[in-house]
Amino acid sequence: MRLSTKGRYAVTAMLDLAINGKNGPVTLAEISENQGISFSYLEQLFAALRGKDLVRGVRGPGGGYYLGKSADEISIANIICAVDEWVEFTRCGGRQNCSGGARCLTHTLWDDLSTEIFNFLANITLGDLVKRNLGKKSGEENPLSIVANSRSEAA
Amino acid sequence: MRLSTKGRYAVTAMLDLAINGKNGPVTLAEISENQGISFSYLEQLFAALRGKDLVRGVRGPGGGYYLGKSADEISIANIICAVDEWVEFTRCGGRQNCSGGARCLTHTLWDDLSTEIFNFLANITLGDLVKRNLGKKSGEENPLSIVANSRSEAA
DNA sequence: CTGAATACCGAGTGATTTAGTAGGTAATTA
DNA sequence: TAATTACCTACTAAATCACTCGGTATTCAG
Repeated sequence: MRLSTKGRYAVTAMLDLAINGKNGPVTLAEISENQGISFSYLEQLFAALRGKDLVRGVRGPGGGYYLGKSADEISIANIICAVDEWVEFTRCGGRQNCSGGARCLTHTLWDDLSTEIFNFLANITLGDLVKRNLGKKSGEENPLSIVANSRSEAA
Repeated sequence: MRLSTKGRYAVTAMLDLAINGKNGPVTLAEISENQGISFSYLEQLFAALRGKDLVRGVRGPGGGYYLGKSADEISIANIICAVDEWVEFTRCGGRQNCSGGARCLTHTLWDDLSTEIFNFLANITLGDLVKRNLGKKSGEENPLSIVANSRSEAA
C-alpha cells in the first residue's frame, strides 16, 4: 500500500465532492478554493479518477464533476489506487535465493500486512465518512476518533 | 498517515530483526543480504529507528542490532512514524475562512480517517505478525489474507 | 597490541515524485 | 457568439528516494 500526500489530496477532494455534489456538479475551481489545492493539480488527479470511473465530468457553463457512482460504492482504497499506482513489492521476484526458504518469511509477512491494510481501506467508503458525520455538531463525540491525538507519540 | 516505500523498507527490516534476532544480534550486512536493501540505506533507516529506541546497536565483531524492546511492544505505526516523519495535514491552519464553517467538514473527515488508519496500524505489533505465522507451512490458510489478490482491481 | 569487524556519522547524487505553471483544445450553455 | 467549463500536454522547482562514498568510534579475536 502506498498512502502518500497525493492520495490524501485525492481523498480530500472526493470527500468535498461527496458533500457538495448532492445538487448539481461541483467545479474544480470550487474544490480548489475549498480545499486549498491548486487547480491544475486537481485536474491531474481527476484525470486519474475519471480513468477509474470514480468521477464523471460535465463540460460547459454550469458543468463540473459528479461522483462516478454512489458514495457507498467508492472505497478509500479505490481512490488511493486510482491516483497512486499500486506497486507490487517483494514477492521475491527471483532476485535472491529465496523461494520457499526462511528468507522469504519476512516478505510473506509484509505482504500479508499490506493486504490487511488494503482490506481495511477497502471497507471504508465515502458514504461511511459522510454518514458518520451528518447531524454531528462541532465538539460532539465522534465514534471515529477513538484516540485523540497520539500520533507523534508512541502508540 | 504516510505509508511510503521507505516505511515498507523499515517494516521489512524490523520484521527480519524480530525473526532472526532471537539468539544474538543481527548485522545490517545480513539484513541487507536477506531483504535486498542497500547497506547504507539501512544505516540511515536504523539511525532513525535507534533515535526512537526501536532498535539497539552493539559495536565491534559479533555485534549488530537487537530490537529495542519486545516485539509485542513495537507497533507498525511506531516503525513508520520513526522513519517517515509525521506531517500534520489540514486542521485548517487559518488559511481559509474555514473555522466552524461547512468548508472545514472535509478536513475533519479526513482527519478522522487519518486517525483511524493510524490506530489500525498502532494495534498491529511485530510480535503479532511473527506469531501468526509461526508453525504455518507454505500454502496453508492464513487468517491475515482475507482477500487474496484484489489490489490492482477495484475493491 | 594489532587488526578486523561492526556500528555510527555526514556529505553528496541521480532518479523519481510532488505539486504546481503555462498554454492550449473541445464541448456546452447563456 | 462568448463565456464557461472540462480536458490535454508539456514543462519545472523543490522535495524525496535509494543509494554511494569516505570517514570515525568502539569492541572483539588473535
